[in-house]
Amino acid sequence: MVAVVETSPTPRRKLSRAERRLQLIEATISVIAENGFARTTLGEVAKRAGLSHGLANFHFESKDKLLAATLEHLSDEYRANWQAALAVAGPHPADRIAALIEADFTPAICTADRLAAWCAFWGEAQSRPMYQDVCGQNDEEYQGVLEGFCRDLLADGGYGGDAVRVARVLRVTTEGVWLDLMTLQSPYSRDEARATVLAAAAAFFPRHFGPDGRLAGT
Amino acid sequence: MVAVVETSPTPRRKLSRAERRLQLIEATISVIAENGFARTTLGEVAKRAGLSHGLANFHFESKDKLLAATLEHLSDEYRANWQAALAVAGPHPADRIAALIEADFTPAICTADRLAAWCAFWGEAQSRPMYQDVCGQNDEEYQGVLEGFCRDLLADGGYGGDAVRVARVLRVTTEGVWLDLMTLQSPYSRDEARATVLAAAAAFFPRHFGPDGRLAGT
DNA sequence: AGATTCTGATTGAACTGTCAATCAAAATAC
DNA sequence: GTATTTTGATTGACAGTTCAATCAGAATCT
Repeated sequence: MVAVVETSPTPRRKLSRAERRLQLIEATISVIAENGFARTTLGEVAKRAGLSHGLANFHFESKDKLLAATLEHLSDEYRANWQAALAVAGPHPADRIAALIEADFTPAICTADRLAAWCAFWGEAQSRPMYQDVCGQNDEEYQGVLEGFCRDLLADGGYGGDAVRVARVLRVTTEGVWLDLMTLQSPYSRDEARATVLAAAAAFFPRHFGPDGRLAGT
Repeated sequence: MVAVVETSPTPRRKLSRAERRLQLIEATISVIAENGFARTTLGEVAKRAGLSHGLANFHFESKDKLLAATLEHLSDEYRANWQAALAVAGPHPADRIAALIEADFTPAICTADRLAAWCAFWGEAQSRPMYQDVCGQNDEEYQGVLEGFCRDLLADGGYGGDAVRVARVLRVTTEGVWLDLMTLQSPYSRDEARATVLAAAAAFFPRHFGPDGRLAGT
């Protein structure tokens, strides 16, 4: 769960400032995933990190700022993930769209804890400016990049349709299947979730995407 | 905001049991929409309904049960809405799919308060059995009905594709654009949201749906 | 190297405010 | 008159925040 040390019986005071912050953020993700936003307390976060509850306020000044830092961590991590995927993807717009979809289901990103935390933040987004402050820019960047690839592929492939709406469908379908994995009584697998997004891509770009993803040789 | 009385200076004891419960539920929706789940208190709910705070516990036994009743109200209302839309829709599967999509954007259902409340409940769904207990059956019924129409239209129109995944894309696209309306920095309009879902339908069923919805004469 | 000082991370108790739940009394309906 | 609904004060628990004391490790001195 916690990505850092916290192993030996006396690991105290071993971690740097940044590592300690990260440890508390990971603990926060875990608590939010398990208890929900409304029942996330500093005490539980500290307990899960094996630290005293005063520390959270020492490192983050307030509960709100800890939550904001947690969301920022998730958002930056997400952005770094899709940008890394694009860096090794082919130049064709279909390759780049396929890379973006695939990136959303990377095991490192698409974990139960992280998905649950994302959903919890979305649920609170309406009532707190925090979400838009932290994620607004990253979200717009992602939508813009995906829109560009969709525009290219629509033109390149001679497809009809509006790039903005196509990109939006692909993005919200991903978010939607994530939500399904959290809220459904009997959720389907991560592979089925990815296949669902690819089915949408195949509907918009039938000569570049098939039921199993990117079609070769185009 | 509140759909019921609360007008004259002394409206006390005017409403029946069911009406009073509904009044408290509407106030709860309003508070959740404005403050989020984590900051929803019984005191604020009662205040918004113009009642004293002891009443919430009198009519619903506990805060949890008030929240569950609120979710149940939303879920039943949603179900009644799409079933009413189906009752007046044509028999062709494309007509029925179009009716379901249209129903999701009815002004009575697709209000800022209700959307925000739905998102808040989704955010808490992972950590409380409440959501699945209350909505699981309705959600499965909706998915099953939509799947049936998709299966019929895929066969009838000679389309390729998997009915389960097509239905899932249409459903989560609707949920996704709802979420967008809540979380985006500069959200688009309800009409644009509906057009986005219709764009997805047009991708799967190009001979039955166009950019502006259901195509006539098919 | 060993002793001393300094820094700032860490703890845990105390304080404060808030909220859900309870309940006795008042108001209202039947 | 009796039953039901409503009020508003009270209670107890709990969470966020503050803070003084502690302590580990780094830096400095001899």
